[in-house]
Amino acid sequence: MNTSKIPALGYALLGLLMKPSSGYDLRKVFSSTSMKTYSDSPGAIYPALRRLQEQGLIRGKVEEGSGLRRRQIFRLTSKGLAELKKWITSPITREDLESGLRTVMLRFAFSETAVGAAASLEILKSLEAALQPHLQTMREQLQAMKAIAPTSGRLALECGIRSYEALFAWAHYAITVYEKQMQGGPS
Amino acid sequence: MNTSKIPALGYALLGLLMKPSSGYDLRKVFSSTSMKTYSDSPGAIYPALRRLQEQGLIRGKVEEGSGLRRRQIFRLTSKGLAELKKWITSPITREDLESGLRTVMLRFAFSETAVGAAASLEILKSLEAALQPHLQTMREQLQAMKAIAPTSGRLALECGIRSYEALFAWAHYAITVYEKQMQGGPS
DNA sequence: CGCCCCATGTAAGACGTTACATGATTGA
DNA sequence: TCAATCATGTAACGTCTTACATGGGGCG
Repeated sequence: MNTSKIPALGYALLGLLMKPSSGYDLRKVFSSTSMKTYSDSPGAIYPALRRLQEQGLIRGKVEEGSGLRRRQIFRLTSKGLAELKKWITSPITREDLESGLRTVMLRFAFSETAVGAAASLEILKSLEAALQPHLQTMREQLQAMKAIAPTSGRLALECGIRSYEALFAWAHYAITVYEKQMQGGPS
Repeated sequence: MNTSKIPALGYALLGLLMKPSSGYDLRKVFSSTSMKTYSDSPGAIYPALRRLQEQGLIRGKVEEGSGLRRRQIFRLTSKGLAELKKWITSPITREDLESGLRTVMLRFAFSETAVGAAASLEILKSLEAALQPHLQTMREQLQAMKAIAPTSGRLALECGIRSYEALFAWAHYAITVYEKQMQGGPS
């Protein structure tokens, strides 16, 4: 009943809260770093934090100390960490690819810290496996489209294919990085 | 007052409606082709169509003919075509890149049919120009991150960089395609 | 006749956006 | 003291998701 469904922003917050932070800290991460795809507006973040707390995934504590501004620091509960791990380690489906890669990359970015390097490798291999048939269908679509569609439509599809090819190459590269790293010293 | 703000789905519908279609036809496009990023659920499409009609951008006509199922065919009004063109030809900003490329690619995909090959070329050049500084800041972020972040976080950022590099290469390629085409015969 | 696909729609709820509001603290 | 920033929130609004509902028409 509790963790019914968590939106992408919720998982982004859970991942970032592996390092305890205030709502304002989190907003700054979203607004200043490369995570601009997520909303940095207070109207999104604070309600999301409240929901996560109601689900028992995080816990906030108002910071004590005399001359300080009121500031609530949130941190993961054990239940929250478990949920984060579960999300990260769930296998990558073709829907994950079709609905854009934001979610997948978010999972990967958090994987090493939250679960471990083995989990990162697992995601990469799962991604590689899901990518191959997906690329195949896109190439077929391109062939089917070649006759009818205008140049711009065809090129747009080619762009998608190229970016998935780049993703594939990256996954390959990342796998070698991890395999080398774990061979040397898996810590 | 009228065309206050149109969400991405609305523009996707406008673009597809350059070819008159029913709501069901549009749903099939979203569910069957590579446009799976947009919702194919009736609860999204039909209200969106109604809104576009209320704004005077499209007009629906119930299909006549004896033995037919009730079927409403929508088509663009001149105002709708104008709005579509305006959207397509507006310059590409860095926010367009930061918030993902779905929108930009959608504009490009429709550009040739809606406005003309010159507009497609314009988008590509605008994209190329916006891409360069964006890539630069991403590379700087990677450098800044190298010391602190875990491998997976760094690799995730590298993935983003690589995909933007692929986009850049694609834009270059697409520009040559268009320049060759217009040189030969701009129709 | 019953089943599945066509084709359209609605209702409840969740979520994000935008805009506003509040107060405390720092620095000029 | 005045402005800017820190830090948190709330309210209205629009949109998407999910699920349900409705009926016609082809097909075995």
